Amino acid sequence: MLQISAIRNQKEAFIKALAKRNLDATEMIEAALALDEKRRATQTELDAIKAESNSLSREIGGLFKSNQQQKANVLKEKTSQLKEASKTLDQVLNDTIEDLSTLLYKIPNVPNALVPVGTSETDNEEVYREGEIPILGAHAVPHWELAKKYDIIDFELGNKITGAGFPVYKGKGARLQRALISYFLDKNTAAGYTEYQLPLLVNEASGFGTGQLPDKEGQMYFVGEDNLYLIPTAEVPATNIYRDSLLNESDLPIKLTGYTPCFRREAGSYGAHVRGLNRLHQFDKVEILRIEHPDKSYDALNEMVEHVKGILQELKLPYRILRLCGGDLGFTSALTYDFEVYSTAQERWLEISSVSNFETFQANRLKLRYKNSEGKNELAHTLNGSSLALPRVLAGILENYQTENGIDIPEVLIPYTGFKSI
RNA sequence: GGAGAAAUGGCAGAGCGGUCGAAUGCGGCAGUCUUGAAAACUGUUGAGGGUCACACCUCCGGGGGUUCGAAUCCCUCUUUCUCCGCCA
Repeated sequence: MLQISAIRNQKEAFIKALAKRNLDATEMIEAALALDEKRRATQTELDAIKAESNSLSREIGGLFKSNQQQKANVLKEKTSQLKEASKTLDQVLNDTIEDLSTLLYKIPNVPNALVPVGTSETDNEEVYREGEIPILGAHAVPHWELAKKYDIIDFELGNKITGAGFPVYKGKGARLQRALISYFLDKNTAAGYTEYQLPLLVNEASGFGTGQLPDKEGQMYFVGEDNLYLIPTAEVPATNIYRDSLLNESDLPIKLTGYTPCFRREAGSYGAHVRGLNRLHQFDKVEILRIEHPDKSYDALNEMVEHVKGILQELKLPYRILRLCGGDLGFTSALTYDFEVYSTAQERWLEISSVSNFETFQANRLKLRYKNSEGKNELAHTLNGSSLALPRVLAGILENYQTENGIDIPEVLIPYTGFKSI
């Protein structure tokens, strides 16, 4: 969520920047500022009443000690009146704070200057492309057919056990998946990211901290019995490690990585483009996350992009990088780069990573701060990205590496799989 | 799952219902001393709101209550510890 103090200082700049999201925020911003004004006025008034009441209480204490009950009783009545007044004001204050928060939750992050103008994914700006798109023979088929042909992923079995979107990986398919996870984690730890194993269920406060709640709860599976949510991404438990914390400047940057399964309800998205591994309810992902000094977060973002590039180069997959336009940019992000791998048999690009800088947007909600060199507390910047999402990388490998007689394994993975082909 | 105990500042640990945002120790920071360091001594050291700056307000696990006044009393939730049971 945006900081009201920042909005106060540069209202026009916020409205102008948000316009890039094709959003006229004027009304919301004005309403927020009005509520902020009201909040502070109410707070001041309430403080004054409390101050008076406090000092009277102290006086009463003194009077009791010196056995002046009568005088004390007179003052008691006065404080009772003050109490009534403060109760009303307290209610007003709480309502105002709540209204303000509700409103602020609805305002998306301010896009970075680099974010291109646009309304949909077709307006995203391709900033980089690398890798040869292989020319496949007539034998080439999409990955779901390969999965069946070589008996490495069983979609029907998943239907039986759970339902659509929960595939079963077997034999070399399972091993290849595990190889990818290990390979990604090794690359990440080699780049200085500390490996974490995180809870797959989170409480309400965590869901709230990273912004899945209150608005997007429909995306998550919910365990009502214990009031817990299955994580839609490792970002949720990983970022919440640092909820409500005050770091030293020297602690920064914090770099961590974690592998987790991810669970997404994906309600309402069915059709041909969700076939096979393209869109699942449960999938594996390795995530990288950074907490940075505000001055360094964009360097960090570029570093993360370079890191993911390095992995795709090693896997020798054709990919491109998009800078998301205002219309496609996620609610909490200031700047996002999407990585897409080319699925040769499907003849389309598949998103396999999304690397974003959230600046202070998440940190503000999380109360994630650090003490700067002047001893003042400031919000840190948070960033995260996938490195990488497994199913679509797997789809890319299966399709791009298929031959007439089987599927080759990318060279860097062979030490992890223990076999050279499927 | 059952029974009991506890939750206080970076950590440890006091705290009678009334100048308690909180003793004391350790740690951190600054200074004195020292060629330098250590030791010793002195000072300083939580967060949020608010203000030009003060004042002032809030916070002793979370929420609610009693009271003129709550870290202190009551209710409730959460977490931790001990014992019993169950269990990969």
